[in-house]
Amino acid sequence: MTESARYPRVPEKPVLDGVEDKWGNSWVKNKTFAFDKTATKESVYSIDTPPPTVSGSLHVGHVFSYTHTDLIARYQRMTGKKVFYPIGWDDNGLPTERRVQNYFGVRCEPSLPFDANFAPPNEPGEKQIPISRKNFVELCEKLTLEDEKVFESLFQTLGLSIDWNYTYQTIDKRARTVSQRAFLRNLKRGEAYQSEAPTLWDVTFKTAVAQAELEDRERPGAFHKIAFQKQNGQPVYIETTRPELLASCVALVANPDDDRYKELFGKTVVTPLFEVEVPVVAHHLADPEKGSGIAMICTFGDLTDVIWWREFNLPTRGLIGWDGRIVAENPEWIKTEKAKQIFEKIIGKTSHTAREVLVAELKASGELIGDPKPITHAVKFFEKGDKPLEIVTTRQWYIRNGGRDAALRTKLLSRGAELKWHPEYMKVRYENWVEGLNGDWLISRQRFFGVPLPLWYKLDANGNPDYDQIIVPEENQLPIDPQSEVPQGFNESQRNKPNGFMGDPDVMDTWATSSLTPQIAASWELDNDLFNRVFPMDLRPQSHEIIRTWLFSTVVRSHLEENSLPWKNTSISGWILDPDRKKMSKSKGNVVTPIDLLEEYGSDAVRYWAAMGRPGTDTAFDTGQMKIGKRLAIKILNASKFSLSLNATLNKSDVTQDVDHALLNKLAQVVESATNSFEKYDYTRALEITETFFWSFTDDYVELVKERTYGNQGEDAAKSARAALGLTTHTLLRLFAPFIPFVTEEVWSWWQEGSIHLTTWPQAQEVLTNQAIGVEALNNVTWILGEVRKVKTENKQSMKAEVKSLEVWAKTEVIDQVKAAQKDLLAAGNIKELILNVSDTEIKVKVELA
RNA sequence: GGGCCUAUAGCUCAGUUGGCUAGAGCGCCGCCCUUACAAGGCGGAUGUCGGGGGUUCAAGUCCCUCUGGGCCCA
Repeated sequence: MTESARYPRVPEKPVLDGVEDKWGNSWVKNKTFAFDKTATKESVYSIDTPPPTVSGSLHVGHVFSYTHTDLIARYQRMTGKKVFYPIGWDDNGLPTERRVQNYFGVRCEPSLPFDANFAPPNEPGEKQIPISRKNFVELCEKLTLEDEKVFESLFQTLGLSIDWNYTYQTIDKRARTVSQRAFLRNLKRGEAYQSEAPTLWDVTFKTAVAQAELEDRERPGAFHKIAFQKQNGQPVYIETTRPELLASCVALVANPDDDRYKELFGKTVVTPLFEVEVPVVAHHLADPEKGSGIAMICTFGDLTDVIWWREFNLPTRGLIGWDGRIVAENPEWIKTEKAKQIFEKIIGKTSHTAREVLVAELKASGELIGDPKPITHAVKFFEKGDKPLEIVTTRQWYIRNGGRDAALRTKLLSRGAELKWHPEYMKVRYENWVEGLNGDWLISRQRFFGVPLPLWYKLDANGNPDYDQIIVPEENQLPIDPQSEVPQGFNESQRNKPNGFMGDPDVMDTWATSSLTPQIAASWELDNDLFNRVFPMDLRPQSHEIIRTWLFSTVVRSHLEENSLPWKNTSISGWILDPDRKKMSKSKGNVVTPIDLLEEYGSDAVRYWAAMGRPGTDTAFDTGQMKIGKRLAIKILNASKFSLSLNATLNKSDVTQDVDHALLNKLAQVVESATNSFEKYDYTRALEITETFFWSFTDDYVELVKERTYGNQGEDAAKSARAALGLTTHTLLRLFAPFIPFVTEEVWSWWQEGSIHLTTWPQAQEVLTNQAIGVEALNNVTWILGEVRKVKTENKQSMKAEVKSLEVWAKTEVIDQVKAAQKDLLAAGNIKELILNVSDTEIKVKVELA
């Protein structure tokens, strides 16, 4: 009698080692997760996977959140959906530029011509080599390709069931085509426009910055009390943190209710040093509590200045240039000789130096009152920048996003309500952001490595651009680079020549491309058949801090282009926190290398830890959870091996014993709950339910029926147990498959054909038996067995120790349950005599050891 | 300053529309080499549910308030 003959593939001693390589390679080779391009729209589940920034390093947060998406993908695939699960690499934008500069020791100099023979030095030199934009972009592409290989390898080891036939880069030809086409459509419909306006400006990167890229940082400053002169010759004191902007002062402002300044409203005062006459205006945004209650309006010191400038229609007295220095020409509004001489002293200076000069001048003239008062205040920075932003008037491109249009804003808010959020409360962040928008979306950036704005401008007879004379390409020419390509009807010799043309030198904001990831992944206007099958997508997974940027901008683009949401659901991952509850990040030096974790604990174990992080919930980095995951994976191997070696079957009709019915009926409930949880994107609950059942199955049920399975109660009773073991194993493996894909696949291969990940998700009906025997029938018996174990433990006996007699008191129905499982109980506990008493009380037992 | 989340065992966290004696895992303590598994098994102890007030027959759960932690936006 060779028990395991029936399943010859069950190994003698199953191990975890090597399952990642074995099955990871098998899935790639067999194209297990390839999308079925003939699938109907209704049968597709499509995922707008976040493209990771490849210029950054891999960290454990990637492992965490990408696993969450994979859990959903694997579940949906098993329910019969054709899963469209592509991935992109975000290699577009500033982080890549910086990395390329440092890695190769080069810098982009757009005025240089392309050098086809350029090769970067092996080691970056001390001085950065200036190269053309095209050469620079080529280096960006070269380096990011290498980074992407590392990511791909990690994601495969982790077991992400991505379809590797559908990858993209946010800088590749398809992404450039899609984002240029979308921009041209926005332009045609009037949703994209250019405007000469005050713009937040980073002087280091020399680029405009959008509202979404801002952050406030606390910085020391100082209030300088400065005397202006009233018409009657008396002084009026203002307090400012930016005295260097004095030459750009266009007005003073105070609160309309401020009695101290009421008499000044409508009159003018004269600025110190520069002797410019400016009006005094009243506005509710002027805070009577701040400084002296009256402030100077400059063009531009901060965003409030911009509001006042606009509302009062004040003149523009630009002072700060694109490089952050005071403009080189003596401005026309400065009239007197003395004032001009002072201005000479600050020309070409940085804000910082100009401030020192002017403070000294004011002190000398007696117009600075007292010492500056140090304060700490919030200053606006570009999130990637190191110097405070200036506000500079420039011509930029914008896309309407509801920031200046109440009707559009309302529509975008209802898009947010239409989207299913997991968890629900994350929607509030979207709503707060949309409600708080104060301008349209600035998309032009004065950078090099990005998608160019697909535009040229006509030049007038003097060679100056006429920005109203836009030349656009045909959509079928896309993608284009206006710096190297020529618009129709012109030739290259007319570039930058009078009456000729110029290419727009700017690139688009990286979000202007990322906001189109559903369209890029689905090959919008490039493969309409694919697009129509997968768009709108089913799921956008992402983290919460980019709801205002990525999620919102994607909704905007889809709303404008498709008049629909880009996806039906969004699931928001939390962050990984280190044990001190701080967000893990590279700058804090607390990052753990994921590949080491995968090797130490195994991919299934790391996935288990990740799966314990619910949507929206920040999760502590905890190797303890990975150890538990590893133990679970080993247990699945062993328990499955055990069941299969006992000739487990799938013959539900063999089930005759009450405890076997009870087990299967309990399992049916587990299937039901796990399925409901997955449908609500609560994969953690699905795992918990499954895991809890699994441990009670191995610890209690299997121990209880072991002897019967060996045949000590005859063939029919053994068959019943073998069917229960087989059906349970068959179901549990599939419930675990999304979480523990490698080990479940390994076990599946011992006795089933094909991949477990392509088989069907279990249904309660498969295991529900026709005997309505409740869970208690099993629970009461295993509880009694537990009491027996306790007595043995307390008496320091082995679990095999003989029990002379077991006496039970319980209500009739419980006694009947025990009677039905009597032989199992006696065998499992090595009990010689069982005495059953009917009583009205709760179950009570008395154990007497031999 | 506004908004959101959060506070439950030493640790990490469950606890659904209020409903029996508040749970799990880890850790801790003790025991057991038991032929699926010693990378294992069995059992045990562990709580002012952040503080205060209120609604209710009943509050970890709902309301108010205070405090701590985190995030987003001004």
